[in-house]
Amino acid sequence: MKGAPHMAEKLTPREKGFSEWYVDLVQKAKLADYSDVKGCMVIRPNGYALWENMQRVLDKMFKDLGHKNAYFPLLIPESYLKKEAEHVEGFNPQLAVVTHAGGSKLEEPYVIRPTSETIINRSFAKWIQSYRDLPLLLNQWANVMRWEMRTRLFLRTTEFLWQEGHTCHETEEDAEKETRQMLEVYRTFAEDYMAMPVMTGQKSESERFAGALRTYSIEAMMQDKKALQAGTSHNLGQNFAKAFDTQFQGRDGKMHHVWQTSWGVSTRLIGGLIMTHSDDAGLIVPPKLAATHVVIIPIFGKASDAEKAQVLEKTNALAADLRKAGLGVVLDDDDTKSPGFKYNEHELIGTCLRIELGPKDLAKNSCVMVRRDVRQKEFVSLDEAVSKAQAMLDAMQKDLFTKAKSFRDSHTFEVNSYEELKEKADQGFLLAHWNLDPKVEARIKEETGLTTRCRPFDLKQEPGKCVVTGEPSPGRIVFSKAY
RNA sequence: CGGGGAGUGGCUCAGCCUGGUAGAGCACUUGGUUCGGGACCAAGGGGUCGCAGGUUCAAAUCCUGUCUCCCCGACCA
Repeated sequence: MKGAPHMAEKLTPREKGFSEWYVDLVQKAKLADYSDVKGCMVIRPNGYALWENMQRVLDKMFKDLGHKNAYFPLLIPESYLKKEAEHVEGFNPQLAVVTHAGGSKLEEPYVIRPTSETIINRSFAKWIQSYRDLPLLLNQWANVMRWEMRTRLFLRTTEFLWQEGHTCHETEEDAEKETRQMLEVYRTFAEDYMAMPVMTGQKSESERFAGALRTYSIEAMMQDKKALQAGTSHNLGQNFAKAFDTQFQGRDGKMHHVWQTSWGVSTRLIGGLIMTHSDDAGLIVPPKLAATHVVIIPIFGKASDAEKAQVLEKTNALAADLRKAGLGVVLDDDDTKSPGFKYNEHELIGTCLRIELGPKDLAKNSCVMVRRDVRQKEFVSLDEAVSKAQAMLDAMQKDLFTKAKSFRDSHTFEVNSYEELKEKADQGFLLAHWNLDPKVEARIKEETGLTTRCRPFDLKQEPGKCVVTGEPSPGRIVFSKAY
């Protein structure tokens, strides 16, 4: 007897409403939940596990390059923020401020950090004396708060988790090298671990971080063809060093301001991961970041008690073997739920690989394996189960990237007129000439909803004519609707 | 912040217009039968109707305020 599908369990299909699909998925896959605090979310164990895996990988990548972790206060004296004029101007509208503490009004309000350049520079100024102290390479895993008008789970919340790298260098060249190097780290992480292809490039003047010389970003394309800025790396020049008097005595015996960088990725990456790979059945997670790689579902059918015992014994042994091989394994032997229910459930929460094992398989010394992304059944000998599972996970990791990349590439266009730009506004990444004028950029945004994402490094910059004004353009920049 | 929609057991929603003892399906608990794509039967448990005021003999229902969420815009990682 088959019951009707439980409509309540199904996600809104992407075609019907991408935003609703996303919200449904985040909640039904138990990644996050709303809280009673405006704009803030609760990251549930399924979601936090993804973040922990991201942290683990990134942390190692940072440390391998010589960065060390540290921790600075959540609260920043308001006066610190005001030291760098552009910085405070940029962040002012988004600040939460603590005015009272310990039962009385504070002499000077504290700002809840929107980012930590200022308070970190206060320490840098104390710690750095000589060029021998450089480079100084720090990273902080922390929460930050930016008051937002409109929030979306993972993509934009008032409080979010991130890492912020902060480095000091002797020369501008060293700082630039670091800025670009960390952007490459982000690209590697996004592509090799998240299986999310990204464009790297420089942000336009209007998209530059408040207080930076230059901002670079990695930009990914979501399944609805909108861009997601997935990470940023800033060359801060000497702006903060001058504001906080962070100086060192150079090889020439004279005092110099340090050259700085900062770079960050946040829990927004989880949103990017979801919107890059997942489907109408639920979450799809690249194996390299999955907490649970395999679910084993024992099937009992009309089996006798003795057969059931045998099935259970086999599934237990298989689970142990898979774990020994380093995989995250769940043995779902709950006999109050039907196999079909479990299939759907694990597709919803994004378990990478499903293994079914029943009496019929036992008789053939085999099992059934199903990859979450392609959902096709494959019969596998139990003797080869572990190696086959690993091979399927490897293939899945590669295929997810390939699929996402071909999606992005097939929705990336060279556009040569303003008409065409308007026409293709919803179709993905549009490579167009622009004369660098922020007013023209603002007009395009106003009229089409398109923003400049970045000037891609791997796109040869050839002069042309601005699609709006016809004036000279140094090269094409990516326009897209964006999160 | 503007426009639109919505808050009623864990979830999806009905009831509200026209005030009068709070409902359904799913989920949950227990027992039994089931089991290769969301099983079935039976018996149970669970809700001060987002919150705060007000009107009234009486408020989920009417009035005022407020909070939150969703969709579409403007601001941002």
